[in-house]
Amino acid sequence: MPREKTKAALPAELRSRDAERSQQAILLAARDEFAQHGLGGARVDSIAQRADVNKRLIYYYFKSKDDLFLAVLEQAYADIRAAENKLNLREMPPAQAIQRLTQFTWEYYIAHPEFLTLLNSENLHQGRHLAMSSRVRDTNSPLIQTLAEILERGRQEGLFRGGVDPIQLYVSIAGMAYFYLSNNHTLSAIFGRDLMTPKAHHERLSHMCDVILGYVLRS
Amino acid sequence: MPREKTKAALPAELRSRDAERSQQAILLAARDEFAQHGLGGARVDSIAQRADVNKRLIYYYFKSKDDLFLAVLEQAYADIRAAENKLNLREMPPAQAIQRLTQFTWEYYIAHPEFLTLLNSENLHQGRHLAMSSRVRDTNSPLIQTLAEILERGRQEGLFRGGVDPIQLYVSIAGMAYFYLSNNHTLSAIFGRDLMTPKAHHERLSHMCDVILGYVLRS
Amino acid sequence: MPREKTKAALPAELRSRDAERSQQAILLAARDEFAQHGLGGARVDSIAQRADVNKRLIYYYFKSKDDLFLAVLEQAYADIRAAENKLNLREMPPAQAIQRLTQFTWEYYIAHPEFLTLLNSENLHQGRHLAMSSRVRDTNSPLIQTLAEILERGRQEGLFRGGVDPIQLYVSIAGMAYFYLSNNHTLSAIFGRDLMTPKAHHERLSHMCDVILGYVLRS
Amino acid sequence: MPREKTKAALPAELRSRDAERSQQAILLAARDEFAQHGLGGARVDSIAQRADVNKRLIYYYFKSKDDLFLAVLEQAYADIRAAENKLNLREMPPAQAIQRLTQFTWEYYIAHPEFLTLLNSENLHQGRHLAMSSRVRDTNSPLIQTLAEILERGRQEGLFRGGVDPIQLYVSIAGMAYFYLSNNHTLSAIFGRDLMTPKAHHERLSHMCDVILGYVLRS
DNA sequence: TATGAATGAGCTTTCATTCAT
DNA sequence: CATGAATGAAAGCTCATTCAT
Repeated sequence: MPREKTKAALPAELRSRDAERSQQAILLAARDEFAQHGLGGARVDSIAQRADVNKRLIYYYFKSKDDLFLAVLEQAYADIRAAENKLNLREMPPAQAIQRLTQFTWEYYIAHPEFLTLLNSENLHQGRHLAMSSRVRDTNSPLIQTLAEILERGRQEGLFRGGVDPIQLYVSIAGMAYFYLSNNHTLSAIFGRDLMTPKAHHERLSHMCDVILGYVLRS
Repeated sequence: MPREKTKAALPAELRSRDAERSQQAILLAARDEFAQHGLGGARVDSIAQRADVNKRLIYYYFKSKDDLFLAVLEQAYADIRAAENKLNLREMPPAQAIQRLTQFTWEYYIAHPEFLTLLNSENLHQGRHLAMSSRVRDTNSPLIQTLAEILERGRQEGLFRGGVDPIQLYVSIAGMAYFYLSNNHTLSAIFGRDLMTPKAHHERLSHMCDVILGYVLRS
Repeated sequence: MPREKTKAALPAELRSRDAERSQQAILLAARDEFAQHGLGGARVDSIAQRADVNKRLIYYYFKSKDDLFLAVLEQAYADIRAAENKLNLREMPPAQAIQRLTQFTWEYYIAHPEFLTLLNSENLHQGRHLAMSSRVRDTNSPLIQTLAEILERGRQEGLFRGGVDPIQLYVSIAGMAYFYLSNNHTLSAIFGRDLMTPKAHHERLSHMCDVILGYVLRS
Repeated sequence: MPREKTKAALPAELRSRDAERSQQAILLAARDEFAQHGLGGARVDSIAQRADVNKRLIYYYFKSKDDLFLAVLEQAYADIRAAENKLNLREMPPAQAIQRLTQFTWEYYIAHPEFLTLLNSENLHQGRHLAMSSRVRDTNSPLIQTLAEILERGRQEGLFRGGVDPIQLYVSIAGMAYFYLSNNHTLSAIFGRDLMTPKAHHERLSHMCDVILGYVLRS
């Protein structure tokens, strides 16, 4: 009896999950394809092959390549925000919280290079897709809110300097990590130094912490 | 004799000036097209139209779209290096030199958004083009060399902390500026704040100087 | 017992009424879709949406898009023939009957623009569908028969000229109305005159009556 | 020496005519394809094959399928207007001119069935293409102008009735011919009579002349 | 009777690139 | 130095239709 028939024998509630499974498969395949080739360079055929679904199904669930890209982008943001939420920064002493956020950002970017490439693509397209997404806008305030609280707490405890804009700080942390990793190819070419060895990674994180803490800590 | 032939009859030095002019026009048009749409999204037809030359001519001077992209990229790097050289950082007091470099980087990125997009594209393509260019690799050591000297001078004067890696520092300065500007579309969407007003620009530069100087200066 | 199953438990005559309702809904939706976009341009998806039924149901009741088109066409012919039958032309004086038929044809075409478009489509496809329908062929002789009788009656009364072919006459009446209305878009574009105002409509009908009666009436 | 090279040996002014030749070939092929299958049913591949050119070339010269359709339509109108102009109706006695126009219209439609199908398609699409063409609008007034003069001349000579709108008359002539020919498939199916025999054609023209002249001639 | 999931074939269109002079 | 004509390959997307329950 052929293995493929098993699916047909599953009870309805399992069968009906096929739809979701297909959608998930498409989403994951698309994420990888977009990450590797950017929005323009990605091929819908390729995504279909990766996801092992009929190409037509992609258009059945997602209306177009652009809509699919947006879905991937939204998922990527949802993922990183979820990971950030698990950090429980509020429950840490201020300095440790800042360091933890820095380290987390660095390590998340390393573990999820596709996130960087997706951002890269989206910015090449001037944030066209994200601008149409309400889902993303909503999930981001919490982090900035948390960061603001930490900064305020640190200030009250006499540890941190005052007047630090949490958005500026977050952008600086992200920027130092993002630029190093996202532009590692051009930087490597220019400086003739391999930036992606474990040692180099460790040095970068160390430098970032020095810079960020050197800034927020009262001197 | 038909009027159109006149041009061919011009002395060689004038004709070759035409040639150079065409090449320059193509290069500029390509820069703008690549900056607006990225490598993948750029259209050779569009470049020809912008440069007001026949499409075939592009292939005559530059071998392919990729080669053209590399030429544009090399030019962009040459431009920024030339501008950096004009700063005469060596002749400034250390702290001022660091601040000047930070300010310059910020302002150059703002004045040359195409540089960011070009870098963006090149990194999306994993530095494929730059890897083939010897021209770029050579022009960058001087800046890092200068930065190293400044840091050393500052340390000797007792102003700066020791052990600062000039490459790390440069990457941090560039990263803080690059991320803010290159990702301004996504950041704006996420934070619901217009990052491109003059006031916002001024605040960002101010923040960057605080962070960078807060780091290098001995506390 | 789940609530959704209730429908299945209904007595047969109620269930089948649902079935008929679905079929009718499909037929009406298809008529509108075909009228608006022609056979080739009509979308089965669109029909399903208009009819608010599952697309699969369309294939359940009608075998294919073409079969559905034929069903719509047959219905359209049945409708106009039924309306013609209600005219009771036989009971009118000959000249009045001819005028009434002219007026009716004109007004029916105006009230049922979809009929024109359906004919249009069918003829673009060389009458392929109608050729397979016995139902249509049968319902048309009566009108021509009636028209023949009227013409003969008029001739006997000394009012009408002799030798008028009822089919030729009917085709002329229909043609004068059909061309004006069906081609109104191109005619409007060409003549730069809006042919669809009430005034224009009235003038056209008046012209048609003049032509037709001017022809049949003995001079 | 291979035959294909001959083309390359032609002088430039002949070579350069290739472009026009290709465009003409595409136009003719498109006319036939559109006539046979309508706008929606026509296949660009098929047109390329008929014209014996690369499909890409179609998009090189005409921007899109729709633009190509418009070009075909404009050509078709230009052709019939040119033929009408050759009739020299102005130089005939009024009654003969009307009869000649009727006969010409009938015979032109028979000789150019593609004209009818093109009109048919365009009207199915609500005159969308023609509405964008200034070229067509301009070429049509002359005919109506001529017709108006003929009617006026006939009236002054005491032959024709007064108050005849030339546009109405033209639409009636065209309509009687168009409907019979364009809808011959459905009419044949309905009446069970072959309308396309030479005898039937002759009878139809005879009937049309009777109707039209019966209308314009003073009784 | 009714339906959500899935598909193969084929469509129009795009694009970097070459031909031929 | 310069160009108009031409193309092969492949892209995104559409559509009528069937599968499996």
